Amino acid sequence: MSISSSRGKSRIVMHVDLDYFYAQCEELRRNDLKDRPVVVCVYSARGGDSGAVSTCNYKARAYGVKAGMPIVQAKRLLREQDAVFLPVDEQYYTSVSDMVMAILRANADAFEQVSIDEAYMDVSMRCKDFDDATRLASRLKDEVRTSVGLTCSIGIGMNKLIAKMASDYRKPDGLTVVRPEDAKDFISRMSVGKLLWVGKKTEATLNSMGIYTVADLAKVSIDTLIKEFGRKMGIYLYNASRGIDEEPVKESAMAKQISRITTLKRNTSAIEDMLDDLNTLSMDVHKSLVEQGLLFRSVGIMLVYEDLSMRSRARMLKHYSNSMDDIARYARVLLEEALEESSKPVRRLGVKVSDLVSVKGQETLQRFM
DNA sequence: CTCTGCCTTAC
DNA sequence: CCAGGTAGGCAGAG
Repeated sequence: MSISSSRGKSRIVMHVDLDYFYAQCEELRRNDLKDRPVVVCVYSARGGDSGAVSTCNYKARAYGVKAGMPIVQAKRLLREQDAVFLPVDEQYYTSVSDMVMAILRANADAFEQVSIDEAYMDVSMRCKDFDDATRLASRLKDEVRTSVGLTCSIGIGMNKLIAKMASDYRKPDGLTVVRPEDAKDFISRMSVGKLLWVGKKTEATLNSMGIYTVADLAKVSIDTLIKEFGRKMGIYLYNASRGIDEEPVKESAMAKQISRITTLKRNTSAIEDMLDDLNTLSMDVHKSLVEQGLLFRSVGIMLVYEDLSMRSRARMLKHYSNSMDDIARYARVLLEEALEESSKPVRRLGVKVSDLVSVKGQETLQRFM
């Protein structure tokens, strides 16, 4: 059920984005990091500087460092710059995030946390118009700064799409308001790659069709878009190019899959070299499953070979289960099968459970029996 | 329709 | 020679 505003007019949606989140958290607990490039890294099991950049602050970005970049490359860009490289500390960031999210949630009619550093808020009922919402956003930025110590960027729009693109428009520490009457203009000027769900591949395809801006996109027929991108994406693009988005702000639903993936100490195609990791992964998945009170019916594995190509295998069980044994057993069988099929050395290994249902809950219980 | 495997996105 | 996790769509087989 969606919230309809008392005005009977458009919704008012905010998108809050915590700035360079992991790196800002690190600055928060160490004042000696101020004014220095800070790079938060995911180090792999390979040791040394093997791994990738997760996030970095704006001082590091000034030297060309970006998320996803190999750590070695970031170090090269920042050599002689008094930069700090830190490993991710998920626990700590989660605790900081929880504080912020609690503040936001308390100020929304409907709330949707999308990730550790992003949330949508529907404020249609508590704000009488966009000016009112702008004042609320200002207050929220103040409160997050004074009580947690972080800056964030907020976008306000008539739906989630506009709000999201608005928060992205000016950062860090931005506040962008796009009134309904301005939404079409705001979005039309953007290049298509700025649209939510339009990544590298989709952008390249659109460009090859001569489509570069959202205005270009809005001229394409829905049939063409569906033909080229499939039903779901085609309709999405057609609406998005017009600033239309009816998605309600709602609490995020139950997890649909739980997975863990790891990089092996060394590339190998021998199963004995993988069993320890496979077991650890199975245990991690199981732990998360139990914590969330869920049962699974499908077990899968994923392999990334040394040439970075990937392959996955999954199997459906006859009954729902929450047994660690089932995860580990089936994962092993699937791994054996995959190794028979290809002897390419494996670099990374993953385990996943899906087809999840809650242990409690009535509709679930019926399906379980 | 169900299941599998692959692809794309994004944080 | 570079992380890890999740979601969702789609195509093809059965």
